[in-house]
Amino acid sequence: MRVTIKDVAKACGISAATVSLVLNNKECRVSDETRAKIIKVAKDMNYRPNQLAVGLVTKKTQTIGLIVPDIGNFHFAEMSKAVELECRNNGYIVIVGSYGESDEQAYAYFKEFIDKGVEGIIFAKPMLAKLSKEDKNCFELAESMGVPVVIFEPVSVKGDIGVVNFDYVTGGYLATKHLIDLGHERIGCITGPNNMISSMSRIEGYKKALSEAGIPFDSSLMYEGDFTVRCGLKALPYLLGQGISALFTFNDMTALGVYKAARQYNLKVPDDLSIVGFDDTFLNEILEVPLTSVTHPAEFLGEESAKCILSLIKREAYEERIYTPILMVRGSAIKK
Amino acid sequence: MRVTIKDVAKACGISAATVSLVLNNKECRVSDETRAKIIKVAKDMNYRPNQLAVGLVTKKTQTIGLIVPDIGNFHFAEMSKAVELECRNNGYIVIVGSYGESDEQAYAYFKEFIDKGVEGIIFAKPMLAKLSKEDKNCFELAESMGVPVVIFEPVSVKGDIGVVNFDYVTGGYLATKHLIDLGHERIGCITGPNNMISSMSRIEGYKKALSEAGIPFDSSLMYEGDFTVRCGLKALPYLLGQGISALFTFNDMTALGVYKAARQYNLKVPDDLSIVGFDDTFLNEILEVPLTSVTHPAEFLGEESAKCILSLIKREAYEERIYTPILMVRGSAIKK
DNA sequence: CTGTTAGCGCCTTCAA
DNA sequence: TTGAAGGCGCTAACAG
Repeated sequence: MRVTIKDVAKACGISAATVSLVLNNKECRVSDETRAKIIKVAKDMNYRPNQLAVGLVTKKTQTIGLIVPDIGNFHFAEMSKAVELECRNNGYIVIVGSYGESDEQAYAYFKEFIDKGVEGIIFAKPMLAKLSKEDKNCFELAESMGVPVVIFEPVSVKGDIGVVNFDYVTGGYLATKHLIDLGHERIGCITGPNNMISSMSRIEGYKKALSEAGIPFDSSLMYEGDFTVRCGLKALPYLLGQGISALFTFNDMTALGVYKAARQYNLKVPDDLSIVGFDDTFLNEILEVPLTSVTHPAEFLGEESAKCILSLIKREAYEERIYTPILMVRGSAIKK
Repeated sequence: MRVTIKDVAKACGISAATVSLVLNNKECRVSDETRAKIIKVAKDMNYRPNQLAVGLVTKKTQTIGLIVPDIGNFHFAEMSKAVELECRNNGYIVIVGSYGESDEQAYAYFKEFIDKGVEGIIFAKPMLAKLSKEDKNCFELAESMGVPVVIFEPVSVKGDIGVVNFDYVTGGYLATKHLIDLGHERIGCITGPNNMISSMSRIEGYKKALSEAGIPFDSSLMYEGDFTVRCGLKALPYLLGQGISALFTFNDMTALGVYKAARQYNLKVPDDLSIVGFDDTFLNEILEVPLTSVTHPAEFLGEESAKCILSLIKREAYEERIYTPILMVRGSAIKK
């Protein structure tokens, strides 16, 4: 069914070894004549090497694994697009796995992908302050198999690890400072899960901005969310009860929930409530009042992580760049 | 670095063949004693078969390929999520490729994926009335390699092809009829590319509804779009010039563009303009006026296509189900 | 009951 | 300038 190297060799009347040499551009001692012939015949016969066989012997599969919480989520979809593009441009393809809520599933993908011979793994998991057992298993496995891994937060694990860093602290700071500059003092927060590093860092930035302005931190203004629309809906009544005039939501989806809840309470954004979001997704364009938001570019992060993993694979130096977000000012936050 | 079957065999003091038999549950004649020992040792040594080697000999890679126009696009992201889930539940993993605008890139992925040993390919390409040369190449290659393919429109090609069908005609019909029932007569359309089967089918449904109501078809009410926000923005002024009172956009993104344009013209949806969309995406929840839209469930289509390809791989019967859309009535279209 | 032998398709010495 | 031989890690016949 499939044309093999032997078929080509036979058709040329020479050995498979020579065909292999030529087709892999080993600039060896092969006469131009046979070389040309081999190339022509291979093309005519439509020969392409079986990558399973190639991988088995070379240990190179030109494949990288991408493990994300949810490929259906807009942020990770965008990221995966960028990863794929960058990989393709370097001759790699990508296998994807969504682990959902389950750390075990993530570990299962690690095993499966490594067994399939991926040369590296991009692990787009929002890390918790304390790594779960399964997380550790992932890193240990990768290390023991010599497979490099790229992650997005600087957690201390052994192995061949690359980090594509994002400055969440500055992100939180910028959002908060903007609201403070507009005259707001009671600024509510709808955070992510409290043990998630990226959420903790945003809070750190929030606190920094407050303290710079001499505003005391008030923990009753913090509502622990989970980055969903729903938590925005649920958080608003509580925070209104705390007398806030402005709100910093830790992502745009949550801001969306707040918009919807505000409509229910007959509140106007931004007149009655100023809002700053985080992620700067395309949602901004859609909302009736465009959302002021902190950039968190999935595309950039995807491309960068791909570059990082490719460098690790090639054992090239990769200069760790940490992305510093900026604030996109739109109409959802105004002077108090 | 990696534990091989030989290592396990050696540790057990037996041959690799026996280890293979036991671990693959070939219910052969192996004493319970050695069987138990093998299983234990394999586990202790943390042995997992190299899937490249397995694939090379069995021709089974437990991998399927998914080729989409753009994995960053919400519809395909959702679809791919469903594909992945269904595949995972059946022991398969998925490789993804986004071909963008380029048919050649799609073909390149076909080659690469097949060389990597995928057992089947889901080709989520909106087909044109006339297949491009590259499209044909894709199908021919797959056929010649004995790889089944699943597509989403019934185009006539040879090979092991499965079709997950969607009734776009009914979709177009439902949208149009709804508007007619509300008393509208001059109903504009922002279509997809004119040579795209799924767009042509929607138009067919549109015409059918018109003719049932005795309203003559007026081609000046048709604006050829491309499923983007932008084309919605551009189309509105033209269609307003044609005196429409209602609008059927061939997807929700385009409807979004119309919303934005309407704001610019100080028109109110639905008071000044009724709109029906297509896809029924989560955008509906976000818009200030929830969009009436025809369902086109990415998740369902993804799951179904995965089931279809898995059946083809196993050479099982797959009953071709054609999905009939329904209309989700919300607030964007009202009585004239 | 178990081990030996032979590949899968390819690459890589080493010898000619 | 080329071919033969060996092996990647595994499975599947066929022998014992």
